[in-house]
Amino acid sequence: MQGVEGTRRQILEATLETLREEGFTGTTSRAVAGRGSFNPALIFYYFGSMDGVLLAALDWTSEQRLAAYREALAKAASIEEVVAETGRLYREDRDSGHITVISQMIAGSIARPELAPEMIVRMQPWIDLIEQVLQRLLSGSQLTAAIPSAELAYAVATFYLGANLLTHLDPDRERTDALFARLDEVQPLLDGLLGRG
Amino acid sequence: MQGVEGTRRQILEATLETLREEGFTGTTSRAVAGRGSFNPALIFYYFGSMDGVLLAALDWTSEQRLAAYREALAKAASIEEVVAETGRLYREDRDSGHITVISQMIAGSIARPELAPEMIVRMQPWIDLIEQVLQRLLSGSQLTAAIPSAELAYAVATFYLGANLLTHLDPDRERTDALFARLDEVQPLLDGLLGRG
Amino acid sequence: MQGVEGTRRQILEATLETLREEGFTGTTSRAVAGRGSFNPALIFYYFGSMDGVLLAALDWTSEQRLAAYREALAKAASIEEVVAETGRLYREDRDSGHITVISQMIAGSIARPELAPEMIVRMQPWIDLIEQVLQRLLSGSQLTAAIPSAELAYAVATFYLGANLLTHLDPDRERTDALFARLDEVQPLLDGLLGRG
Amino acid sequence: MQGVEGTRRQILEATLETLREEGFTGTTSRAVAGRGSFNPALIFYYFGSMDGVLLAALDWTSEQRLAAYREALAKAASIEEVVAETGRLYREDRDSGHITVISQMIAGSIARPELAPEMIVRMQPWIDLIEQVLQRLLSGSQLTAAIPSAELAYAVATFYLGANLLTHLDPDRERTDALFARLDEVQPLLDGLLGRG
DNA sequence: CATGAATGAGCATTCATTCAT
DNA sequence: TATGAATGAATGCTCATTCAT
Repeated sequence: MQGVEGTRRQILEATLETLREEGFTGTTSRAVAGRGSFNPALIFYYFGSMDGVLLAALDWTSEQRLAAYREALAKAASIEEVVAETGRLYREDRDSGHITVISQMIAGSIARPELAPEMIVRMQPWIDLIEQVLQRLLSGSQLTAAIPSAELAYAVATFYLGANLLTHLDPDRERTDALFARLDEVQPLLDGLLGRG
Repeated sequence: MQGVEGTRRQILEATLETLREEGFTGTTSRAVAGRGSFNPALIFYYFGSMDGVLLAALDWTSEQRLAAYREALAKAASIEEVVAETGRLYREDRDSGHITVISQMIAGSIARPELAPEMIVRMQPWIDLIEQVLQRLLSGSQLTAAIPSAELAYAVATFYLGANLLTHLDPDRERTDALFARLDEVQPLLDGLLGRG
Repeated sequence: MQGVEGTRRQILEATLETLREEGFTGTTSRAVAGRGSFNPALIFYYFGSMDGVLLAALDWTSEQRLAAYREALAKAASIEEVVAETGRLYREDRDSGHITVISQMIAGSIARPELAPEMIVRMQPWIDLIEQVLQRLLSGSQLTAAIPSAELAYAVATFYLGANLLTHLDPDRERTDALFARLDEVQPLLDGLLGRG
Repeated sequence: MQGVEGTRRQILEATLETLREEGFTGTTSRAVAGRGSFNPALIFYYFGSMDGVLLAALDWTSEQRLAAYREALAKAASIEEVVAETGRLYREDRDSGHITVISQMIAGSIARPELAPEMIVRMQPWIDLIEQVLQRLLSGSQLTAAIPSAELAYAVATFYLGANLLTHLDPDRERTDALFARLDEVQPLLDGLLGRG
């Protein structure tokens, strides 16, 4: 009715929607198919297995988001700008439900060990991006002397992951939001830390 | 055949073991019972439901670990000591599999929303402990001026949670371990940050 | 703690209470034991099986009720008196929950064929009582000429059974109650039928 | 392998058969599937739940029987004919096991309260049919003056239900059969009652 | 390309009952 | 006489997946 690409896309969209609204365990083939109004068997026809669609759906959104982050951060020169831009993108992600998708996939991957290696592979480009930004920002600071940027990038990703999951565990979002809001006040400290005071 | 406590304990141990080796989704009543060589119905006899055992098992290990952390940190006066002690305890947790248990429960709680509030409640004592230590350490520093200790404690817990999960996603533990190892080198920076340079 | 009879009785009371409030399927050994605050195993110790207590409990109340009906009906000479007395006793039964117990046991016996023969045996004394009353009332009427009193008694019991179950199926009790209320207005007709007009 | 209707029908038939031969409590998904030699999951695929099949099966037979009764009674003009026709149909129902199915469902509905309202709804068309026949028969009689036909219809249904259940409690069918047989002899009395003597 | 039907394995949970003490 | 512990067998139901068409 719509050509292959149309159907694939329809399935991916339904998968993401289900992930967002029903969570990882609620994302059964029937739930996805019901949401997208197609036959459950189609999922297997196109993606082979549930793990298959789940990862394909994650890839699909992630690529789009990664491109957006790359573009926004390429322009950001100062810490202020980076903080501002990531804040903006993060809010987009949170409001669109992209964050939920990630949390659910991460959580699901831990619960179902088969998915874990796939998730690690998919995290790497993000860590690389973080590292690039950090390198640009920190060149010549005390911090970089103490910690290799790759490690620092990993630390940032680690923190982000924790915040992400906590957001989904704790209905009281204020605490996590407060963390992000606090970044502004921390900046002077960071500046000191970066040897620019 | 055995005292009450014996059986309860046996069930809790089998639950933890299964959580460690099969992951959250693999921890079914049959899997636990098989591992502990007892009848699946016993789980329900003693703990009412799978959620029941899961939380009871988590409580059981967590209480022991919390006590250990409390004791070790009570004695630690300087940042160096705190870092050294937490490093030691963390390695214990990692090697004993306690970390796996936590990751699995956190991940599972995101997948099964009923567990989420229970997990949040169980996190609080840890955040409180972190806050106490931070207060002791940071009194009079620039950092405390900028960020309330409660918030900082939450941030630390957030980071820890991220690290915890990442450890289980990534079989290459080196990266997470490196993070902890790096704390030593970061200390001078921290000292500066804390206004003790 | 209370002697055999005390315990037996306690079990029977708890069984009836459970039957009344949880229905036949809700009357599990644990439910009964919980209600009576004793150990489920006691039920089997005293009554051998669940079917055992169920029937014993039914016998226990039924004997009491049968005696009450016998006494009240022995005195009733006219149709009016019989109708009045049975109406009174019926209301007692309904309000005390005795009717619920019977319905539940009947329904349970149909659903679980093993109980059926036991129930039939237990119905006979009631049918006999009805027959006695009918004989006293109908001697010399047209009705008795047409129908043997035993058969008529069976018909009355049949109707009663239907009304009883319907009461428990239909939350709208008005319809069944209306049936009983109507008996008054039917009496003149009955009188005609009985050849006393 | 077979058309949709074929399988649905197969399931319904197996359900009725099980209801007839094993009783309500014996009608488990596995028992039905075993009898029909299909996979238990199919029951849920087609009917969603056990309650679902049970009611669907009841509807299936009931519709057929209701049509048969309607047709036969439409033609019956006199009391004699009505009695003759219902007697014939009743014997059909009894021999085909349709009566068993009804008893089991009624009994089961008392044990499982969720089914009760569904059963009440399903009784109404029968009561309506009875009322129509009664109205046709009794117009202008003393009885109708005393009792509204709706109430009388309910009374008839009540009696029928009791007879139905008793048939299944009591393996000695003679007594219930005798009741029906006796209708012939009662007719003159009824005629008198109806003011046609 | 798409579907409805079908399946097998699995899951949490419940229950009557037994038994050692 | 009474109990707590333990068990085996069932039960309704769900799910990913396959397959013939």
